[in-house]
Amino acid sequence: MNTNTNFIEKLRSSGLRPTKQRIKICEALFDRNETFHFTINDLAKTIEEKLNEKISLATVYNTVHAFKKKGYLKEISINSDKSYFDTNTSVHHHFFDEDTNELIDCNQENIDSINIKNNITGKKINSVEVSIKVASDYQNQK
Amino acid sequence: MNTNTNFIEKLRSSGLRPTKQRIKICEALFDRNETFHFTINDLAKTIEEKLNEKISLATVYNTVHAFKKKGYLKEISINSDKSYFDTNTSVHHHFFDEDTNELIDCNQENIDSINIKNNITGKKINSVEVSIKVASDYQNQK
DNA sequence: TTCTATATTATAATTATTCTAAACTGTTGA
DNA sequence: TCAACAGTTTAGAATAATTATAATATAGAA
Repeated sequence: MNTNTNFIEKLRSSGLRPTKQRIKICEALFDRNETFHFTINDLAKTIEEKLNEKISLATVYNTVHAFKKKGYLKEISINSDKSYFDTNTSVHHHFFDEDTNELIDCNQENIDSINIKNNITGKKINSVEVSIKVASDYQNQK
Repeated sequence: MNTNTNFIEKLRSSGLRPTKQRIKICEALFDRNETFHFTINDLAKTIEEKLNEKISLATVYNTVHAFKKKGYLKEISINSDKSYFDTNTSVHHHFFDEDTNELIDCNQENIDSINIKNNITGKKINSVEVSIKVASDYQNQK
C-alpha cells in the first residue's frame, strides 16, 4: 500500500520505529484531505470501529504525545473539560462553540497580528493563540 | 468575625447556602488583597494545611464550579495538563511559563484590542482570550 | 417546633492519564 | 546468518482527576 510506505518513511525519518500500531494511527490521522480536531478517546474509538484494530488506550496516548513532540500534531487548550488535538499544525486560532463543544479553526487572516507590548523578562515567546468562545445568542448563560 | 459575615452575605445573596465548607473556601480564596491562580488540588491542600480543615475533594470541586457559575471565579485553559482557576474575573490574558508551569496575568493594555473579522454565523462571541506561552531562551524544546 | 422540599456533602464509582514490566526492534560482532 | 545486548515500544496495572449519587443538612412552611 502506497500511503503506508509513506507513513513508514515519515516515522523512520523522525526517529520513530514504524510499528503496526503507529502505522494504524497514522492512517486514522493523516490519510485524509482535511485537517481535523480530535480527543484521545475519539481517536481510539475510530481506530477500533472504523479500522477494526484494537490498540491499547495507553499506546494511543503514547503515540499522540510522540507525534506532538515531533510536530505532527498540535494540542489545543481551550476547554478544560477535554483535551483536543489538531492535525493542522500551522499557527492558527480557534473558535469554541459552547453549545456543541465543537472546536473550529479560525485562520490567521481573520485576526490582525497581535503585538505583545511587555513580555516576561528573560523569556522567549513560543506561541500566541487566541481562543474565541461563542454560543447561540439566546441561550447565553453557561 | 467580620469577613465571614461578608462571605455569608455574599453567598446568600447569590442563592448559595452559607455552609461551613463554603465559608472556609471563601476564606482561602477571597480573604486577601491580590488575585491569584490555583488548581483544585492547590486549594484543597491550602485549606487542609493552612486553615486546618479537611474538606472532601468532591466538595471543593462542587464549590469551585458553583463559584465559577456565579462569576466569582474564572477558569483558564492554557495548559491541558492542569485546570487552573483565577480569582481575577475581569477580561484579561495570560502568559504561561512552560519552564515552571506558572500562569501569569497579562493585562489588557499590554495587547491591542482584537478584531475578529468573521464570526461563526448565528453565534455571539462570549469571550476572546490570548494565551502566550513563554520559556527560557536556551531550553526551548518541550 | 416539626415537616417537607430542596440543596449540599462526601463516599463510591467512573473516567483520564501515567507508570513500568514484558515484549519487541534494530544493531553489532562473531 | 544469527546470538546477544541496548534501547524502544506496548499495554496491563496503578494512580490521579472528575463526577454520580446516597446520605445528610438546611431553609422555609405549617
